[in-house]
Amino acid sequence: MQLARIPAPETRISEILSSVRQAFVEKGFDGASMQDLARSAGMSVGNFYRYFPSKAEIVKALIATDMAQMQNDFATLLLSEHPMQTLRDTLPIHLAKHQTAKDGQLWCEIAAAALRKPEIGAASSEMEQQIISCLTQVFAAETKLPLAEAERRFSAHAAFIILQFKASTSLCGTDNAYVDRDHLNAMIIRTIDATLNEVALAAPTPAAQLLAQT
Amino acid sequence: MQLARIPAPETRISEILSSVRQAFVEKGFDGASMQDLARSAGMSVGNFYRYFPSKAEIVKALIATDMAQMQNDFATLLLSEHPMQTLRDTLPIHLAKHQTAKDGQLWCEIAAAALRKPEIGAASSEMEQQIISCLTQVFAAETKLPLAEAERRFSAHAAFIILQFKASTSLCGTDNAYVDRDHLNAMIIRTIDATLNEVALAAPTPAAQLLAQT
DNA sequence: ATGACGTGAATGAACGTTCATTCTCAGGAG
DNA sequence: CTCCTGAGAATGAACGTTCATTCACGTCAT
Repeated sequence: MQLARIPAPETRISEILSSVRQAFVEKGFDGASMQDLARSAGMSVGNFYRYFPSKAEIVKALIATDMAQMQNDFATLLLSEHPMQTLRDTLPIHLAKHQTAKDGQLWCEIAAAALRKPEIGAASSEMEQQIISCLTQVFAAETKLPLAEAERRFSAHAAFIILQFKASTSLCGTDNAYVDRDHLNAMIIRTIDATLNEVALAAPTPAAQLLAQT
Repeated sequence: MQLARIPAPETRISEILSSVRQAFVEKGFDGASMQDLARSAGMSVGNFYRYFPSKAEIVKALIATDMAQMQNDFATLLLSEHPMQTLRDTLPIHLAKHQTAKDGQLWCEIAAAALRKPEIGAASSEMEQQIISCLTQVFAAETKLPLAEAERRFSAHAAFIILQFKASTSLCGTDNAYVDRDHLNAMIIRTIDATLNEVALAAPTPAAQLLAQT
């Protein structure tokens, strides 16, 4: 393995993916042609096939990248000292990132594709499942409940929070003056906060919970 | 205008639109070919062009139909005796309709297209604006506030409710066992209800509001 | 005969993909 | 230093297919 001269192919591929993103944003997964993608990446059509075996694989790779990024963002929570507080604090930041025209548009596209292509749908629900898992771990740590119990009681809360995240993408392109985007964002954050409060308040009754079980 | 024999062209067109819907759901706006659409409508490709001048026009007509239907659903509220209560009662029904694979998929597709094609984006935000208008009228009636005042204070609430509606579409295709769809639906409805409560409770202080203004 | 309804093959453009070819450049031979 | 070599990077024309759209041609009630 002699390297040094040429950038690692892995790096190259992620370079290409980020170049190509804009083309997909502008024309959609189906609407963007290989020539569009090649032009975006600043290379010839033929050379593209040295890095990706087909157009579908480019789409899959791009989606996988974005999903991994999002999973990573949530997984980072678990490493912080006070995960629940960090979650509350960083929420607006993550939400804002999710709402840039670039990201929001692409997540809408992914959502639509997930309902149509089974493989993308599977990847998507796997990602959701992993984020739910991260969040329930945070909830378990916060409430001091055993993980299984937290999972049973709070996985719906986690899913609901993800839902609010998804909803926020629809705000990305709207520049209409009718709705105040900041105000709506505040309402989303308030809703998520209320959901987190519900989790936090559910903690003090583990004994009652055990009784109710029998 | 001699009719009677042949079904009114308007009727015919809406027949075609509903036949064609499935094809768009399965392959997306860009993915579905004219041949797919013709087969779905049970007619030849050429004949299609007697009813729609281009593929883009079919898409626009279909979207317009769906948007009109949704606007109509909300506008009906205003005709009922107790609009606010009717809104609360019929919410789960509308939400469920919005979540059938057929409708939900298409709304996702529309959301993505709205961010890409300016004309669809414009139609979409016009629809939202009209629904917001309907809802604020309901809120004005409920709170007995003047319309302008209700608009100023509650249009964000209305927009937030629409946002929750949109969010619910992402539940349409997920058949995974990880998240309990009914539970999530209940949380959405609860969130909307809380928003409506906030509106209802905001009523009794019109004088204080006026004071705060000065 | 007329004119609306309906067909499906024809058309040229554009698509995803392939491939013969050219370019680039490190490094060994003279 | 100069030239040669070979392998990977990159090219863009060409391929077969599919696309949206058009067109020449039937069918039937009036």
